[in-house]
Formats: sequence, C-alpha cells, structure tokens
Amino acid sequence: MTERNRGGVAVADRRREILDTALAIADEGGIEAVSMRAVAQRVGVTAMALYPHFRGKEALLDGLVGRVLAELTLPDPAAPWRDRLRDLAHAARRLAHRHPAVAPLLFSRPAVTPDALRVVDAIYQALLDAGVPSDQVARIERMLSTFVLGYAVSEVGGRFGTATMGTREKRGQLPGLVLQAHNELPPWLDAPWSWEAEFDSDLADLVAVISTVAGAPSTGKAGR
Amino acid sequence: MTERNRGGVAVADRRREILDTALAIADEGGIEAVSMRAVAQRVGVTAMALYPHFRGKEALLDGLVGRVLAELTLPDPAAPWRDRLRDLAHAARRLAHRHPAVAPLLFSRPAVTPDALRVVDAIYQALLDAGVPSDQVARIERMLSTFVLGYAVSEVGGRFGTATMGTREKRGQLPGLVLQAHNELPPWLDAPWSWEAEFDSDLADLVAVISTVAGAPSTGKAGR
DNA sequence: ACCTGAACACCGTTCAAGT
DNA sequence: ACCTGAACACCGTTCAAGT
Repeated sequence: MTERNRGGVAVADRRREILDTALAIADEGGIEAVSMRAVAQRVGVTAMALYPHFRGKEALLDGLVGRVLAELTLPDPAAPWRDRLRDLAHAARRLAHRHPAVAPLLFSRPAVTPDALRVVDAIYQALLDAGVPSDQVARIERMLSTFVLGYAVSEVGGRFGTATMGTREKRGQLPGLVLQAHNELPPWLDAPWSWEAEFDSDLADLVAVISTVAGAPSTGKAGR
Repeated sequence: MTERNRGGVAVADRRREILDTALAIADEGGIEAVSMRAVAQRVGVTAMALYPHFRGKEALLDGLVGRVLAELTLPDPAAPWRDRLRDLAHAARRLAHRHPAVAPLLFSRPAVTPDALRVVDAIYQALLDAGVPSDQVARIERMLSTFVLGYAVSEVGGRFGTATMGTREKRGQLPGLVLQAHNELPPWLDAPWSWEAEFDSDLADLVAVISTVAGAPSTGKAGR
C-alpha cells in the first residue's frame, strides 16, 4: 500500500527521482550546479515542490550523500580480512571517481546514517577478524577511512595536481624561495606512475600497521 | 617605491586587508558567508572594487588558502626528524581548528603555491633525514599530509560526529539493519577520550611506517 | 589603475493560494 | 499532501561611466 500523489507517482519513487536528478546534475556540473531550482526544473516541477520531500537544500545534500553511499558494494564477508579491506578501499576510491562532486561532502556528514553504518560495520568486522584489540578498532577504522577518503578526495579535488609537466620548472624560479629538499629529489618522482598504484602501496603500509597493532607479524612491506 | 592608490593605501596592503577581512568572515560565518559583496562591504567598498585585486571569487578563495597556509609555522630544522613531523602535523591540525571553514578548501588546491611548497619541502627534508629512499619520499609525503589534512577536516567538518551520547542507542533500533561488529564492541569505545590523543596514536603508527620504509627498526608501537 | 552604480541572470526560502 | 506563482533578500559578474 504505497502512498501516491495526484500524478500517481509513489512518494518514495519521487524522492529517489529527485536524488537521481540531483546526482546527475552534480556529476555533470559540479556541486555548485546543484540548485533547488535546477533540480526541480529537470524533474519537471517547481523548486517549491521539492520541499515536501526535503526540508531544504542541506537535507537534499544529505540525501545525495546517502544515495552515493548506497552505491558502494560491501566485500564478500567470507574473504580474508586483508582482501575485504582492500576491496572496500578500492570500491570507495572508484566511487569518489564516479561522483567527484559528492565525495567531499562526506567530510561534513557524520557516519551515523544506515548507509554509512553498514560500511563502518564491515570495517569493524575485518579489523576484529585481523585480531585488532577492541579498544583500538574504532581508532583504526577512523584512521583507515580518513586516509582512503582523503586520498580519493585529493585526487578528484585536484590537491595532487594535474600531473601536467612544467610545474617543477617554475618551482626553481620562484623568487626568494629556497626548496632545499626538492632539489635533492629527481623531478620525475614528484608524481607517481599511477595514482592507483600509489594508493595500493599506501594501503599495504596501513595493512602492515593493522597487523602490528593486532600483534601479528607484518606480512608485506610497502615498496612501489 | 610601493604603488599607492588615490586613498594612499598601498595596493599590497589593500590585498592583504581584503584577505584578512575574508578570513574573519569565514571564521565567523563559514565559507558560505564569504561573498564578494559581504567582504567588500566590510572593507568599506563596492563589490566591484575587489576585481582589480582578484580576478573573481575563485581567485579570492585561492588567496584565502594562501593566507591561512602562511600562518603555519615550520618546525626547527635542527630538531630530530620525528619531532619535526609531529610538530608540523600538530601545527596543521591546530590551524584547521582555528580556521575550520578554510581547511576543506586545501583538498581542491594543488600544493604548488610558495606557501604550500615550503611546507612540502620541510616534510621532504624530514623524510630524507629519516632515511626514506628518494623514490618513496613524494609518496610518503602525500600519505602523511593526506592523513593529517583528512583527520583535521573530519574533526572540524563533523564527520567524526559530535561525540554527544545517544547516537549508539539509536543504532540498535535501526529497522532492518544488523550491525554485527558494532554489537561486539563496548559502546563507550566509539569515541576516544580526546581527538588529540587519537591523533597522536595515529601519528605514532605512521612514523613507524616511515621507519620501516627507511629500513630502520621501528622504535615505537602505537598503543593508546 | 581603482572605484561606482545600474543591470543581468541567477540563488534559497517564505507565504498565500490553489487542488 | 502536493504543487504553483509571486515575492523577498540575496548571489557573481559585466558594462559603461566616473576620477
């Protein structure tokens, strides 16, 4: 017995339609393109017609984060904990690449929605299976998720730079700025072959931390 | 021979005055309170008067990031590398707490401005002194700065939650959501005593990673 | 060069009114 | 309950005009 409005559209479907539209607009034009008016127009309705579904723009953005988080597929619970953590990290990174405008919003929404809690729980489970003491599980989860989110947002947000050449040449000529350590490093090492490969190396290092915290011997060193 | 406008104000001072004003507004009302019109009004000028100094709002926000980054004090180069990295991390975290509205902007600006490069160079130097192989220095720098920025932004942005009680009680009752691992953990461990203490533990773990990558024996395990 | 004032094409949200 | 249309108080930016 789903509720229906005059047009015969189930209200839950309408809500999802609004979020799908908002996500499409965000993917195409960035978060600043997501206006109540633009979303409404694409849905084929007035901006005010969104308010029965979302209290305001903030609520719509909350919904957008949930919509994106729901896309994240959890790893197979039967897999080894290392694989589960790696799969989850890669899935999160790919998600950020798919929805670069929405990813940064995760920094300002607490992970207390059902969509977020199921992810946290999967990480908790992997850490417990790894042998991490229970008084360290929450900390390690935050450390891991902070790094993964931070790395992915740095990539899509542009913090890591565009990897176009020429930036280094300029550095040498910056007036009155001495970059001692930069000059000791080969220039081509500033950017990695592949951001995914670097992500893998970082994950390997963090998994080693987890093994250490768990009291088990670290199995793999990082390396490139 | 500094250039002066009709009012007798040096143009460089005018630029700084605009940025100081923008920062004050951001600190008080968040980033969305920083409008060309609001900044101009506080400076005592029309919005259009900002355009000779900044090409547009994006350029003003770039300047704001530089203004904040310039506040970060570099560690004593004579100190041991571990202390230098820790001091830098804590200084960055405090900076984010002082200017919570500006910190997230760092994710979308590449670290290629002089203000940013001097920070990166200080980290490079510490990592080289630690014995990190040169082909790993840039990667480790990104891993470290990504974590530090991500942690600080998570704190001030609200991702880590408000640490008010009650959220956990709700979790148990979320309809149709089974949080297996959550139920195995004592509820009071969800949030740490102090976010700063957790930050310290995380840093200790990351410093241990650096020691491992450097080939030196890890000196300190994490612990709480 | 620096600044103004008017104008344009937008915003989010409230409110009274319709069905 | 859901939606409309007008209105209010904002935006960033362009443009012609002033000094």
